[in-house]
Amino acid sequence: MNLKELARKLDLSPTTVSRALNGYPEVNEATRERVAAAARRYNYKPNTRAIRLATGRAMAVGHVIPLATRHEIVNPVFADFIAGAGEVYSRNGYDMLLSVVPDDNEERVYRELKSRGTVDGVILHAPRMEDPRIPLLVELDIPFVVHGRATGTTLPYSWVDVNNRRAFQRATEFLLDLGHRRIALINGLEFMDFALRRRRGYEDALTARGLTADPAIMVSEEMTETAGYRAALHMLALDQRPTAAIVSSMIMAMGVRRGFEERGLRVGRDVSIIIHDDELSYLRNGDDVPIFTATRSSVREAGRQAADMLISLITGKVTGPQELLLEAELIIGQSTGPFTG
Amino acid sequence: MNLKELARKLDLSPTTVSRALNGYPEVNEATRERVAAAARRYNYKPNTRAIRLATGRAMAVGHVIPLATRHEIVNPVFADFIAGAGEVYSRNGYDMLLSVVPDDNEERVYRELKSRGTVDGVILHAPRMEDPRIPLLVELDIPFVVHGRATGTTLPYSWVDVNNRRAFQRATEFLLDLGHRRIALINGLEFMDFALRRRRGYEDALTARGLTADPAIMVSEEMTETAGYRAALHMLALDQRPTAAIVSSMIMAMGVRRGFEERGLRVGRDVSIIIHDDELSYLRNGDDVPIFTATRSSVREAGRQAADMLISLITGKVTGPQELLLEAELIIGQSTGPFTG
DNA sequence: AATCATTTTCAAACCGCTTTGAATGGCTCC
DNA sequence: GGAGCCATTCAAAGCGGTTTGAAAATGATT
Repeated sequence: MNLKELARKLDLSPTTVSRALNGYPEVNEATRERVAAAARRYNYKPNTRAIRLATGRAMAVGHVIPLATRHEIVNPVFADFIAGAGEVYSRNGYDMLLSVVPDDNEERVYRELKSRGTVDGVILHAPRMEDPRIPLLVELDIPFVVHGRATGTTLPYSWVDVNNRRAFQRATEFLLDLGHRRIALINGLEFMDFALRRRRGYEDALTARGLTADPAIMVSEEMTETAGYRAALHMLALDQRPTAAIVSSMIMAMGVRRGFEERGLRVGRDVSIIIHDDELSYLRNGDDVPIFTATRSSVREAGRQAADMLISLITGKVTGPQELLLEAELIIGQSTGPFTG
Repeated sequence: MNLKELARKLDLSPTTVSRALNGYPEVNEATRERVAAAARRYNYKPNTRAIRLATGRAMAVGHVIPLATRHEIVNPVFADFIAGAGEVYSRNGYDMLLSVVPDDNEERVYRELKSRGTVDGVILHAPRMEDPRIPLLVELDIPFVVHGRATGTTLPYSWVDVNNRRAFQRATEFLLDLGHRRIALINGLEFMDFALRRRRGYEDALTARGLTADPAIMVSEEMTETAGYRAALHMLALDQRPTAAIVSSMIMAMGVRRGFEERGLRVGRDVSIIIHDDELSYLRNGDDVPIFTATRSSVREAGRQAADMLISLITGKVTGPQELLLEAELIIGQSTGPFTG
């Protein structure tokens, strides 16, 4: 069943039927009713492909997932971010297009997205320092929103980010207040913007108390369980070992905990851990009582916000770069305790 | 730059240009060269929307992600499955469309996908016993491949699955061989087909040795860390506590380990654990030496296979229901040991 | 009743490609 | 030199909608 056929059945022109269904004012209310009823009756749904060609809009948003060619890691927060964004897209009639792309030809993909007109806008994931994709997207004139920010980029652009610096600063202060002085930072790879900011927050807090960050107890690694485990063992091997650690992700922290506990240290008593908790749906930080003390910020909510912002940009509801900084809350769990001798 | 314009520049008809670029035989090789060169020069990329309307193919595959309305969990294996499937799609010029849908109106989404012609086929995720979506998709006549199977469905359909029953049977046998007799099963929700099959494998292995499964040491829960943790505590509270456990996922097992170790039991010595390892990229089971003894099967590879199969079905390269059963391998890690008094 | 403004409907062009069926031109062959 | 045959090329008709500009119907005004 297509428009023409439906029009014929109604003894109306396609024009009128189209207008009736799309809520244009220049159509008689009685007619509109009749059309709507027929559309329901014959289960008419306008063909997406035709709409897209006719209107020139893709009614779709692209998410390009760079697949790190070396280690092939899919960002674990990705699924939840998508879930949040997806909600918003469905509500607004947009499709979500995913391209999994080896990160060495991401540029080509963006260019094609543009020239083939497959999407109306994109979400940029996992920005790095001076990320080259930002100027590229600006040049291509594709509406986009960055999940995160890119230190060193001077061009204005739209983004949704968590205040990572502030979060880690507070986490560090919290540990300092508990009496800890040797606090390890077990961070993600620091060419990732968020990791960089987290380190800054950590360093700022230390400096503010007249302490200096010790590179020996700072690691920057892939945020996997095993990397966390290795980091923990590394820390334990030091003669001046840390009494607390701030860990960039829940998964990594599970490895850290495994390392510590394997050596007989009890987390929350012998050693304190604060994590950053993205509130991943399959990796809740406990139900009622949080397992880990954490800086918490819902990545799903970030997905919703980013999608919202992007749609506003695409439809022209807003213009010019939009910015949204979400604050993380510090929640107290069972993994931290006062410094004991 | 579009086809008409390019044709004008070349002083050829759109027909010829189109044919030249699409490799049709009835075009002079010299002309084809000239066209190809011009296309490169002017960076011409055919408009996707137009191609889709003209050919009637969507050149896109849909993945409908049911969002469990009650608990809002995004399946953690999802990201890696997508990554695998995405590779195949890109290689074949297909787009991947994601719909995140509250699971109570999944049916509506499939019907729309069909009537609006947004996709050429779909992948069905997380099938359940007698999953109603299978007859629905058959009725709608959309090509589809199920990731998993649906016990109780009599209609033939295409699927890619892991031999879950066999995997868990072998895991159980392995523990039995180590002398364990009270082996817990910490499973996913058993309306999920894979969970059901895993339990069967477990029960079969026990029965084969003249043992009967004890419901007191079998739990079926959401596969989260906390659920695993609770399950472990529950087991420890029994007077006849298990000496080994088979756990349905890595994440869940991390909770189980936390529970055991919190109560002073050392995994691999005081209690044995076997997990199922989907080889999630961000959750490797150790690097060289596996942390957990595991039944292992790459979900990313499953994604690749499923996508491949679906494209074959869409293009008509194969017809009729296709089936692919992947075997899991049993790998020995550090989490299992012989039964000790 | 004629005029004019307003509401409602329609025919046709268009979006950018594919594809059918016909036309053109060169060659071979008798 | 005309018929027949390829090899190339092209005009035009889709695909299924939206949108422009004009026509028809209605109502108000004089």
